Amino acid sequence: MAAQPRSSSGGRPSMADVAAHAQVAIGTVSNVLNNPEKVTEKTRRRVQASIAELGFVRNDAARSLAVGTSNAVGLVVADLGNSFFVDIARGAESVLRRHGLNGMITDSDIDRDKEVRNLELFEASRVAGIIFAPLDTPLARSATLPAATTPLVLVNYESPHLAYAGVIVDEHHGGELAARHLLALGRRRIAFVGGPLFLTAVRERREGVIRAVSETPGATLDTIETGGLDLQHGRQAAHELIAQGPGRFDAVIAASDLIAIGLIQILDEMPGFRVPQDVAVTGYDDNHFASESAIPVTTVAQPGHEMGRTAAELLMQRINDPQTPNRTVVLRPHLIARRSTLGDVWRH
Amino acid sequence: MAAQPRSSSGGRPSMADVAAHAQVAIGTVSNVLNNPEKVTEKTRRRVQASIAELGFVRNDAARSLAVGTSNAVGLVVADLGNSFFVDIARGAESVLRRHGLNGMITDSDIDRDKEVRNLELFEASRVAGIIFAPLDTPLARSATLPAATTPLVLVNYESPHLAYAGVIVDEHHGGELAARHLLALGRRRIAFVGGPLFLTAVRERREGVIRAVSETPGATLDTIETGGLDLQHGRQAAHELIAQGPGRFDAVIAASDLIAIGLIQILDEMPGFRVPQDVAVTGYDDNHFASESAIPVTTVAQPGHEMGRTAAELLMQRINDPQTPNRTVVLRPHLIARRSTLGDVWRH
DNA sequence: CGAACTTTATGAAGCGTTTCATTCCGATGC
DNA sequence: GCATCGGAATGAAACGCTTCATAAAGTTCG
Repeated sequence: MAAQPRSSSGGRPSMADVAAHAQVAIGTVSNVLNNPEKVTEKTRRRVQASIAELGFVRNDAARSLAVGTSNAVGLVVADLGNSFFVDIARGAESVLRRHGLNGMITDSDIDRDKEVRNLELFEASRVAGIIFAPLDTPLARSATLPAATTPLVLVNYESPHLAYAGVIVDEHHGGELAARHLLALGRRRIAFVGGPLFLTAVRERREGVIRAVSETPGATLDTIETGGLDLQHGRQAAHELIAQGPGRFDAVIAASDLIAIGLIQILDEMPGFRVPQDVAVTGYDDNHFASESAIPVTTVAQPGHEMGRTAAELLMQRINDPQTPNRTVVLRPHLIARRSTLGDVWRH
Repeated sequence: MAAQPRSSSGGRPSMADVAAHAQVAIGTVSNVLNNPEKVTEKTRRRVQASIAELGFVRNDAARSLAVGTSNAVGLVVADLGNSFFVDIARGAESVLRRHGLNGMITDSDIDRDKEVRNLELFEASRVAGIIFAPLDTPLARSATLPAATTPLVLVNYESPHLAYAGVIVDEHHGGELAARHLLALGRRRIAFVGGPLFLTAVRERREGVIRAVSETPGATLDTIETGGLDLQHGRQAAHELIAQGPGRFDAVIAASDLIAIGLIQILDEMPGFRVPQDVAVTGYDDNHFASESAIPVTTVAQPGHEMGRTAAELLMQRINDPQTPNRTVVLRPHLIARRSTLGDVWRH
């Protein structure tokens, strides 16, 4: 058996192996990879042939050690099970890719410890930057961000003293959008369903609703605080609404799509609570299933993709010029009208 | 101004800086991090104090260069927008974490080029291993896996000549489960809706259905091939079913939850096609919205979490002993019965 | 043809770890 | 008090790449 056409040292082939095989200096191999224009076509071809023949794959660990930084960017997202965060990640990656960077995602899985660990992990691997999308909960709020040196952009949460650049959503505006939509449709007796109210996002959405309602003569608003944003909380709230009798409300603004769907499932079966004839319902977030449910849900869409893109752009600025002052970009959500408020206009 | 208590070279502090600050040798610092038991408590404390004071974070690039491997594992998943893949990723991570490894996810976004690029990325960063979950489409089928050296486990797709270890689902069994469930409920005139049939998964699910139906005297099966697995395809197929008149079918097996939901949305509004009274409908995959739709969908649940766990375990074996022969583990899906076949028994 | 450039190739130094043969030092036993 | 022993600390070499000052090879032009 002849020796393997691999590394002299038995492991994977290194640049030195390629250089030897192509009869050039090691620096030339490096140039073929990084500055091809500095190498004669003839030499370049020879080196590339050797690379192919040996199956050489550049060791990025060595590269980033030498260069001092890598071309990877870490994305630490709170919950991959939530399509909002998937949108953010995808938006970010589209921009990163355009800049020649690779996005790597870690999922915190709504777990503070994992979140911290993921941040440390990227910190240690000397990524070029970190995009951090925590959950807006007290959990994330108290997080001490250890990323003191690596450029970092916060998504969906404003950093205390502008310690980091960030992208957030104008939640007030989202609440207003939902309310104005319903008011424009002639609804006046509105209920806001969501909670817990110590969640910033929920509180601000409600404040937006209040603003819009208070500007409309004759419109009233009641709040039903829930223990969370899941389907079950919506169902539970539906029973509370029903208990107040038909006609009491003609519209419900839910703080999440899941709540909205839970509400609809229960309400729509009750006489006097048909959706949207008796009660129009709006959701929030435009999760994938919002459009897929039997009665597609009118919702306030989070600009997840745009948030990701913006975050990546802020990060790029900071990577390219570390002196860039931090700023927080505020994006506006938009409303997607569907059958849960419009009725059958969209059908057929 | 005094000098920063940082690196002598101005950048981030290195082990050498820590060593100097703590008045020990550089190897001792390394031992404090990797073999604490080899260091006197006194020294260890001093070093740890210096680490804290300087804000030292070990450079993993240098570490993996020296060690020859990293403690990261790359997950290349086909589509993060599909909760099936999120389940796989989470299952895998739970096992990896237990072994002290970190999972990093890249999303191929149903794009062959991105998929290849992501594999190369992990290959280059010398991860300890790769878990590869491609889409089962011709796209993934022709993929040349460049990961010749890095341990790699395939998920949801069997490698041609057992070139890699893998985890797959028994799709035949899934089809059988759905069929037997409907047959047990007394349904006899069954339609299979899904496609395109060149998708291995769809074809095998159908074969499982055929097997079960053919074993039941008096049961019939028709197939409606669709152009894809989305909501719209389900809606379209619904119209085809309706065109054949009520009573023609008393059950439909959809090859995906989205198709099932599309079907239900259209069918349930038509007299003679009420779900499940007139027509029982099953879905496939147990995507999150399957349980959240107005008529919760009976579905065949992919054991995504278990697949991820198994894949990670196979990978660990291979990492710990590269001689381990490749094998493919076959997991069985299970059926989750909901209202779309059972009716109201679950309500209240 | 040779001087003066320009382009191309070279290879050693350095990046921050781990590793391990070697040295140091304090404790033990006689 | 001295030799012996073992645990603790040391520090140089190696990992595979990029960089860059320098050398070599071409090219141009008088």
